[in-house]
Amino acid sequence: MNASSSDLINCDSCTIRTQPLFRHLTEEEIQDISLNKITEFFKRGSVIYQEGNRMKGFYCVNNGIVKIYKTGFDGKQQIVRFARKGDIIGYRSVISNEPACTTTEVLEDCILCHIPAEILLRLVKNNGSFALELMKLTCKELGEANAYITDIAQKTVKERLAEILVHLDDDFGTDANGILMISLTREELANMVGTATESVIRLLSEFRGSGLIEVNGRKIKILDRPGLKYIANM
Amino acid sequence: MNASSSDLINCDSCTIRTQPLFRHLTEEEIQDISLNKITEFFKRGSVIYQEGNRMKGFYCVNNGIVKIYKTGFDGKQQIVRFARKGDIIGYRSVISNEPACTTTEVLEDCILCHIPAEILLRLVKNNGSFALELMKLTCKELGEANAYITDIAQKTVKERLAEILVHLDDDFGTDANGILMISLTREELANMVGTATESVIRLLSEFRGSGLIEVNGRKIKILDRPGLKYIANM
DNA sequence: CGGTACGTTGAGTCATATCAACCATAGTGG
DNA sequence: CCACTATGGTTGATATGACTCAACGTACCG
Repeated sequence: MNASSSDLINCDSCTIRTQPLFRHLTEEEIQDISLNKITEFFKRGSVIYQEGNRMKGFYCVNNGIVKIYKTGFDGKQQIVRFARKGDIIGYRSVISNEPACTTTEVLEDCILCHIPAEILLRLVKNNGSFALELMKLTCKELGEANAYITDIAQKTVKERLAEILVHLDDDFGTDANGILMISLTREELANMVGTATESVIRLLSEFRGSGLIEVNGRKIKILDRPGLKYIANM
Repeated sequence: MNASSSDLINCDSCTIRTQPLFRHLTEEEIQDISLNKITEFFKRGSVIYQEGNRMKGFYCVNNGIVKIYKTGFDGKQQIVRFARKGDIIGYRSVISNEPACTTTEVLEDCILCHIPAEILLRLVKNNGSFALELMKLTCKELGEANAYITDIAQKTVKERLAEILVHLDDDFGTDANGILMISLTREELANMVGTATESVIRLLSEFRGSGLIEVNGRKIKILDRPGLKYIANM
């Protein structure tokens, strides 16, 4: 299902290297990663790791989109975030040395680089700037998680769905036709909002009726972003 | 309302120093904190910092209990966690250099030590072990937040209330009479569960009727912990 | 003594989940 | 090529969990 090769992608010339997290790495540290990483291909639907797995490293997303979710009591997925080019996943479990508490599944065919746990721990310990950037990342995620808790606890399903459409617009943008550049099933939308699939369908068609969006299968076009923000109380 | 004094509490002899986060600090680093920290007293109801505040440092809880919440659209509080002896608060905003995204309010009279932002950033940069421990802490919080999201999104109010009673038991324990050692109003319980005050009242009395708990004002005694865990699907 | 904050209970309403039926599409195998 | 199956999407009917509103009780406090 996936082939691995160290030299398919070279960290030295990888654009992700210029992002805040990796910007402060020394030439030596980049080489260390480049030599020890494993690059893998994953197709849509592949599970990269699951709740309960012991992680031997973390992944850097070179391409594609993955969804990260927790499985609830009755097996229902709760999507907590997505990761795309430049994001890293699975680092939480490496740092806290606990089993993974989320499952990661490919939404759009991916190229991932697997980097051994020891390297991450070494970087945190030896490169203060890297440690600080990684902490910033975690703190940002934590802030978003807290905001999400408040939203789910206090907003209605309609408000939350409107908000999530706006967030998807922020995070993934639109193509030349104004179509959101992430393709989700109704069920996946429901698993983000924390509601039933049928409710999402009904609300999407309500939004369509109000001229807020245009829907064509999984293609969603946002017509009235301010209107959505208004509904979402943003 | 609060007096400050650097020498009321000396970090050198503070028991919190033995906890994972501060254990790896050098003598010199401890002195640095001890000389630059400010110890303050806060009474129940005091607000320590609010959403939107720029933080000039973080706090170490020496004594007492504080609640940390976000304010929703309609002003309703969503409690995201508590902090008590040995916990640190406000560090998230210092690290990410963003305004605070939560408000912190005293539940039980507190002694807090305020430590300047520069010291925290210096420690993260220069002491790898400290950076790692702080990251572990953040990752743990993040894991809990994700679990909370899933719970709120998927469980009923009854299940969530039962779960929160179990968590309060875990985190704060009980006194000699089996009473939970944290005193919360019905409204505060509702603000944790994400529901209306009336719903909490009705469910508490239902739990009492089923012999799961004993209630006397704000004093809650857990009689059947397994029963609560069963209800909570834990 | 009145005021304020908290707690309790009942009744009515509404948002949302659940259940069920049905359609569209695409891939599969005989 | 045609049933066959699986998956996802849609719609309607129904049930119900939980919120809201309102009234009232209780306790504490200056």
